[in-house]
Amino acid sequence: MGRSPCCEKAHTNKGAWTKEEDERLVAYIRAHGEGCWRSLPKAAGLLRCGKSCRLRWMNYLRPDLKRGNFTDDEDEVIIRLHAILGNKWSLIAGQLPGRTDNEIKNYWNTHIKRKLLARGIDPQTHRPHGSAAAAHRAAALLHPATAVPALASAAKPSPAASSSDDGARSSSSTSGGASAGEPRCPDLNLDLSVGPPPPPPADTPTSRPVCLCYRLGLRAGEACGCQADHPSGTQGLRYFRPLEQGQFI
DNA sequence: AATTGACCCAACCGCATCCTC
DNA sequence: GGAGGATGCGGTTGGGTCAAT
Repeated sequence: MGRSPCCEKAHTNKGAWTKEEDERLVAYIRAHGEGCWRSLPKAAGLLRCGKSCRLRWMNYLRPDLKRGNFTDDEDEVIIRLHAILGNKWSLIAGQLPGRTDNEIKNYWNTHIKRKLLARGIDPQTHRPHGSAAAAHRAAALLHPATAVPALASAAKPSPAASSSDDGARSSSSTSGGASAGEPRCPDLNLDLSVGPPPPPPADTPTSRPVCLCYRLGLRAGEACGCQADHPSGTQGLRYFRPLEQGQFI
């Protein structure tokens, strides 16, 4: 079953965006909002693929983006989340307001990998590696403690992802590094607080429950009993509210 | 000053998943 | 239930920048 191309490639620009294109895209989204990326380029007068517009907006033009260097705190958050989630950059980005998955992915590949290696930690497995000295150094950094079983198991790569024959993808899918049956990062103290979000103000009419599964990339009902708890039954938390900015899992 | 290589990051590509009909 | 369109995600790449030689 062939898929039609996402756009008419013969009539689209590629490569770096010009200032004018940026301005057109921003102006259009300000006026009409995000969404309907496929039709956006034509409506906005852009000779671009919808995917390209979306990417440009998400990764560069969005007004809430935080530019500039990552802080040490952000580094540590990324490292900890990566230990749980693997290369789920969008989920990691969801915990870092103002950062994009692309930015985090690039930052991981260019900075954090090296930082972890310098600590004697394998960036894919998050476990000590190399010489005994390096392992000792890493062990001192990684306080053995209880991992978060629910998170760790829920974040296991899907069979489809792990069965990919794409080398890069398979490397990403094994980012947890644990072989089958082996607990993922059993000796990590991830120090992530997991619990229900703080109760919303009493006068917040639109507040909805937050399902952790949403942020872990799980689909409705997948390893998740939240639906059963919902009074409305099957629909329940079919659509989970993304976490607000600054709201952490 | 010219060259080279490493580094960085924006953007592209292909695939997976969701949604609608 | 299945087909096809739309969107999102993660890996990879191309080109710009900068430091070292």
